[in-house]
Amino acid sequence: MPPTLKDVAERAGVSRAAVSRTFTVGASVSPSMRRKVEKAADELGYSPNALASSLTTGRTKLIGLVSNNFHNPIFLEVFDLFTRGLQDRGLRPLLVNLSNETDPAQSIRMLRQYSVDGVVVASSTLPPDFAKSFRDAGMPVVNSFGRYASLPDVHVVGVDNVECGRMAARELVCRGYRDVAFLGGPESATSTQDRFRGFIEELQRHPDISVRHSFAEAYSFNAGRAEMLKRLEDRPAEAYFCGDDVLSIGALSAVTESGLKVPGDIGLIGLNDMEMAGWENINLTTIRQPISQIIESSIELIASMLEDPDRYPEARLFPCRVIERGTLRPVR
Amino acid sequence: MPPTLKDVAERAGVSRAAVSRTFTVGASVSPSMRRKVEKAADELGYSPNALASSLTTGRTKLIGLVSNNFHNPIFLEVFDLFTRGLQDRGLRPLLVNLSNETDPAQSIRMLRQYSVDGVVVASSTLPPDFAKSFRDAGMPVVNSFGRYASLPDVHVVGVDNVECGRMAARELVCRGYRDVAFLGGPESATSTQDRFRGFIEELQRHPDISVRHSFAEAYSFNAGRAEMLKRLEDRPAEAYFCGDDVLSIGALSAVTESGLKVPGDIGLIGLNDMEMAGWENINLTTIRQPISQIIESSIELIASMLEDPDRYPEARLFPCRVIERGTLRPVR
DNA sequence: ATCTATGCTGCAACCGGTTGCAAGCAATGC
DNA sequence: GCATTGCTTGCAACCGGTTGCAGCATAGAT
Repeated sequence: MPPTLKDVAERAGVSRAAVSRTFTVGASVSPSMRRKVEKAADELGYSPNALASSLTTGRTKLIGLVSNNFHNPIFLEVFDLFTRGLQDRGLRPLLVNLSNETDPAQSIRMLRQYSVDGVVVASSTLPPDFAKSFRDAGMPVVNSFGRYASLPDVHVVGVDNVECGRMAARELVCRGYRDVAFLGGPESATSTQDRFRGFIEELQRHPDISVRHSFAEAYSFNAGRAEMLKRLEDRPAEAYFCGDDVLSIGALSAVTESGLKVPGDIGLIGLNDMEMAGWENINLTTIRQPISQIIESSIELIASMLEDPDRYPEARLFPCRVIERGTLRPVR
Repeated sequence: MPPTLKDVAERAGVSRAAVSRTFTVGASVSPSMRRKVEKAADELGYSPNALASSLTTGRTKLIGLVSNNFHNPIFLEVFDLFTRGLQDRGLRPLLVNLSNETDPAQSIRMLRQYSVDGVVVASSTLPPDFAKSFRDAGMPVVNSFGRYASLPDVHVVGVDNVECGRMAARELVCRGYRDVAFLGGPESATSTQDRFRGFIEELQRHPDISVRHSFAEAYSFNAGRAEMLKRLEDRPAEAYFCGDDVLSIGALSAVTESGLKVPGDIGLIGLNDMEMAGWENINLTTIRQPISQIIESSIELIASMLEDPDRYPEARLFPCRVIERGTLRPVR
């Protein structure tokens, strides 16, 4: 049994309130009292029970970190940055793995049981109103990597996926590809929808360029590979914009396995710039999403919502940029 | 403000104790009482506050999940399995990211503040007595992926890394390699030490085979690649046992980049069988560590320690096996 | 009808802290 | 010397639940 407030109070010969106050910043305690209490606390190895204090303060410093992307390696980076960033601010991540659950009710109940102070929904594949239902349950929410337009009532931090789609299109156009395609993630993912929309939109300005599209079943290597293998059965496009790096890497594997060369026979451009994209045996040309800025900003936002829960919702969008490597032919 | 026990009690016209009991399994409540309470609870959307109840029961159902491996993609799988497995048993993972912290004191204080019921230390690179210090602080601990021999006082679930080293050695021997090497992770990691020991031990039975070794700075792609690039400057060995798949993949990148062929010029065998090892453009021969069994067993063990905290410490070791792919030449 | 065993229920204390309030005290101003 | 001010401290109630104990009602046994 760890020592409690009462143990410290008795040992120091003071009231329990005095002990509580020496561990509360901003409370009024005399230097001599503080010394006495700290001495007793040190001797006993006391540290205050955060859960007990949360009962009266209403603050647990627990942040629900909700995600369903446990198969895209980029999310290891995401978890690393989130957990480090949160604990640097004295907050604690309580992880919720949705796997293939899409109903938020269960998660809401659970997060409420643990009285989390706020929730970060980190996913680009969840349905649009998922994050909103946490807000409706009265919890501060930030939706990281979510869609910004259709959810004006929830804070969103991420990128403009429509613009990313345009960017990819421009990149293919200026390299002289005349027969291009979008190989997206699951059609239900808002990120795929938006990237697709931007891609098409930009290419409509070039009626001479032929465009097609298809969707992989998930944001995963195997799904990207399987989808590309199907495309290769018939006459494939000259270049593919894949909705995510992990899809691109799967597609790359399919292309090279079938004896074709990248970028000689088929060009590829991804999105994310995950660590692996820079590995020499992959060397993927891609659009970098500024992950660490997005996460830093998400944390800052959720932290500020703990002060002001009714903070007016905002969308924070970070610009992406093309990282040129070896899977597209050079600009003409 | 979510509704409380008192709100439900007032609405149902019963005592607070009655409400508490209807939400406690095994408590004595009549069917009619249960109906009344459940009706009121439903109407208010009540669910019990787990933190408040933990005060009296001494149980939070919070499990600290401590790790420092946030750069090895295999750990995304590990987190996926841990979080799913824990929540399937009604437990909640509280993630602690050690990054480059090696002193457990800070983590202990934090986990104690949140009164976690138990701790899972999931790492193969932490110093041997790291997990032990949690136990010394009075918390149930399971060390997943840890070393089994030197820590008889803490539960360990993992593999016999010495045997893995032997296994790799045998695999190289039976393929006729006469000049082999170990390319390990950081020399301080117990997993690397043990794999190295087994590797050497087995090869001592073959005095005609030459053996060398070196260590990468981390279990990461870049470290493996950098280390292999150094080896390639001089006369490299015929085949390398890399202490981890992600190292192998880095090494593979270095080898192919330098114009050599795998397995024609240099053979490689890894360890883990991470998802990526099976990707067609990598196709790594490796030793599979049964991750999901290890994690399932770890969870079962920590759950049972919640019942019996003084459970006699045990080591649970799972056999590994070779997954033959394309980075070693065929058996002669 | 009486007695006993059993099952339900409420009372009240408690878990480990926090905090409004009032009292105690010393320093300051006049 | 006395009133005022401001800081420090303890008391006691409270946060949202749990639980030992005792009282009550009911069913079953005799």
